[in-house]
Amino acid sequence: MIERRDVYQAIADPTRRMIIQKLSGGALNIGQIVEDSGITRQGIAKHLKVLNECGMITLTQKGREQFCEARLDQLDEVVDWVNQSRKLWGQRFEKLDKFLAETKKL
Amino acid sequence: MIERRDVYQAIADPTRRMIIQKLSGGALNIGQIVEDSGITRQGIAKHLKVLNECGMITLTQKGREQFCEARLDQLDEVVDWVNQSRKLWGQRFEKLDKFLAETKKL
DNA sequence: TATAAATACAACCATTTGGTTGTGCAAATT
DNA sequence: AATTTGCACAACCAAATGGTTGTATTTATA
Repeated sequence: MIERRDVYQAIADPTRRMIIQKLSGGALNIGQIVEDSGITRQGIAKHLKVLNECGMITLTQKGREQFCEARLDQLDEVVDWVNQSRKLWGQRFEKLDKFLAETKKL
Repeated sequence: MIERRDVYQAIADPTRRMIIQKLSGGALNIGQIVEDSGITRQGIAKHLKVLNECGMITLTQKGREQFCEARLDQLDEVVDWVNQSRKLWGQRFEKLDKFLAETKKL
């Protein structure tokens, strides 16, 4: 198994989606992200590491505090993929029916 | 760890995205999905099980063959989430600058 | 200076993931 | 009737995931 680090992986976990949502409003430090998250600072730190490796956040050291900014540009890729799939899907009609009709003939 | 079965999980894996893309064009049986996929039928079957549990596909038995149809409605949820995040993010400007200015004053 | 706060780093853990092979069975085909 | 085809089920595997605790280090603050 390969350690996949892409947008899809980034948003696959609900905790990471929560983090992204929080950061969408503006930069926060780790403590602020931990607040009301229900998981430990170390747990959050691991998710931030993943998000960083996915290029979804930028970390800025400021004294002893570390600020996280979201980088949401990559989410475009997800929307593009979804739209492409849905476009194809919209044109799929009657394919199953056609198949069923064909097998009925045999 | 909880076994998460949702759209985000469904599209997190590249093989599953490939399957969804193939199925977007219309229903296929397992053999057709396996073709050129580079992985075994059993491997594909496992992904189909996941996709089924996520509600992303519908399985139709037809003799000894099993046909898979994509159900892409749920992808709306992903797009909605992304748009919500991006909307917030679009309004985030100057928050980090403001913070940095404040700490500079202290 | 002593202490508290913010973080980093490592080890540990159970479960999940994403595959594989191997076996067996039902449905078509020859 | 024998064989092939399509699939289900189980066991196995290494690696990844999503957490935890425990310890050390650096930076502010009282």
